[in-house]
Amino acid sequence: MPGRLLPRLFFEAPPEVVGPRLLGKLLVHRSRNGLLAGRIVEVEAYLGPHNNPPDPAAHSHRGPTPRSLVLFGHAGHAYVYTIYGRYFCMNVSCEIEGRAGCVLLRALEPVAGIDQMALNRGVAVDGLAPEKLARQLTSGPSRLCQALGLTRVSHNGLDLADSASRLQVRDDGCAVTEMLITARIGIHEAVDWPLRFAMPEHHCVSGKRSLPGRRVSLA
DNA sequence: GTGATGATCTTCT
DNA sequence: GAAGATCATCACG
Repeated sequence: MPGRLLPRLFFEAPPEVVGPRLLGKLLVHRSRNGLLAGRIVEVEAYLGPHNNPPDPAAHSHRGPTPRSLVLFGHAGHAYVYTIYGRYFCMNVSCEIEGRAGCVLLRALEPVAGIDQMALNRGVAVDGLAPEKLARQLTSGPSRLCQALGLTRVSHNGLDLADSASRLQVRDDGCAVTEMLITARIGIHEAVDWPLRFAMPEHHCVSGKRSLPGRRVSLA
């Protein structure tokens, strides 16, 4: 297994703090078809209802429901839900127990198990330049779930900070020195809140290249 | 390259 | 009953 497991404490902070921290870390899935891993290059923060003002775009914003219950539990758990009836999105829960908040994983750079990811995505490897292939595989919240084989039934609620877990977030020492902050993508409320964090110019980052944002160095 | 469209079904009101 | 943290595809320039 690459890198070291991140402790629970890493996740017990507000999403706008955990989001930038997650850039450069590895999402690792020990799947039936082998080890699948990707480096996190783009995330979005969704704030809990305790926040002032509350985040109207967050699934937790009207309090716990059967779907969003995971978000109110311990930090460092996977929140995987179905979107538009046909895709999945994966989040990492944040904040201490009783408080909601999460970080949506929007894009990865494939690191291990690329051939299996291509199979999972139904993408032909032949004739594609490496960067093009990587983008096809894991550039987008539902694409990365498909590539890593993540589903709501199998993965929602898994503890990412448990050494026995099939799904973990790990740190292999990759240092991110700069990030791009922009508004979040695909939402219709709080459309201009600066809660999307990405590695600048990374080829796997999803969405338009031309979103207005600001570059910030991480010291 | 950009922009529009439809697929499809879970979740909450 | 309506909306949705998306994606692939197609038209157009």
